[in-house]
Amino acid sequence: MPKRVDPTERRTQIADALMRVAAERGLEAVSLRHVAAEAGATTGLVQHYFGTKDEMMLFALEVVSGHIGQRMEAAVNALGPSPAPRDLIRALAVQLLPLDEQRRADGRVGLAFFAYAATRPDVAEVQRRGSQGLRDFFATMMPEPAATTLLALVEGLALYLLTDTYSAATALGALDGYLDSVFGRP
Amino acid sequence: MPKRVDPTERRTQIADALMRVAAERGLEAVSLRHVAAEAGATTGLVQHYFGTKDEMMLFALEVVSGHIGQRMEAAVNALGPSPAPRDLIRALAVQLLPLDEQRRADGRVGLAFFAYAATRPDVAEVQRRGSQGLRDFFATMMPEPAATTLLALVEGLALYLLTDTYSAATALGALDGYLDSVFGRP
DNA sequence: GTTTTTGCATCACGACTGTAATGTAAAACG
DNA sequence: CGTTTTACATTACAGTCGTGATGCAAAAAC
Repeated sequence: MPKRVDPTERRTQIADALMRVAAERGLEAVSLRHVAAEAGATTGLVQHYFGTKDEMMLFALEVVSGHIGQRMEAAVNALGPSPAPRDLIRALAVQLLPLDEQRRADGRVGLAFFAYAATRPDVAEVQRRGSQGLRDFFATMMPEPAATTLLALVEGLALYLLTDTYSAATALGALDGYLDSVFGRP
Repeated sequence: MPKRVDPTERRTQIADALMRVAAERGLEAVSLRHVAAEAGATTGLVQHYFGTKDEMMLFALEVVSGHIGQRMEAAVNALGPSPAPRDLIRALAVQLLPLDEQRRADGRVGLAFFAYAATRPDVAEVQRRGSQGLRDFFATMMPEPAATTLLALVEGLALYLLTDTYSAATALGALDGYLDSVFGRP
């Protein structure tokens, strides 16, 4: 048989191509053929690694979650040891905002998946777990109701940033303003 | 010629059918044929009133905006004359939250259109105008940065309500908590 | 009453979709 | 070395999509 291949590596390559297509042309442009072409492969390859399209979509969603997780971890590490709760929370929240092209792309994919999840319960479940994990973590360093509010606020800011309704300065101002009201003015 | 017909009435009927399809099966299920079938008509009729699909989508989006506007107006009227700013703002914000089946349907359609707008600049423009009008109005009765934050918060809460990540009580608690922090505890 | 216009239905077209079936070459395995 | 297994390509299929063309009955216009 041909050179043995790491399946998850190939699957990740395909998912990356999917995300490029979704970010540039919307989730509705995500078809087996477009994704395959973007990945420089054939539909047969995609079919080999994902029996069905839904399976591929679900995997891609998990890849996006992974990206966010990695970025948040990196942001935490960049803060040094035992940071102030406010700084930590701010660093994490900022990673959820689409402030650069990379995060905008992820954000667009995430948004597309939100709409996708509206009719796919299993997709919705993946998203729910992601945000609940985040809220639980926030709740360990700030009062519970504030964690809930902050998460929703960040999500709303992300939405308005994506549509260019809010500027980066406006969004960061809103975030810092809310953190002020929770932790007190610095 | 056959009985003369009010075009906007027919267009609205079609848009209503579109929204039913979108709410139940997602925006990706919105096709000329499905919408026509849901409206009890043929694709020829739909084509007669909307030259192209995009035209139909755009009109439907404006219908959703109209729904929201009507609901907000009704909520304001229900408050009686010269209400307290906080009560007025709360009433408006609540109308943006998908707390009953009707608003959930609208919310799902609105969310689907958010994703749709990611690749359609003209659709994005319609949405931008809607939220900016809202923010401007909020800003007339509360400090400007708070209006910005509130709008984003409500949008985020709406998103989490739609995905059943937050309960109605949680979302309303977050909204009231934020209003407390702006207007002072009642 | 004839003509014209309008509302809508029907059908055809080419493009695209997800999926299944089949083929093929290469490397691992016994 | 021969066989089996794996990775991937190619092709075929039935279905759906948006759109344009054509048809036709009914009512308005004259």
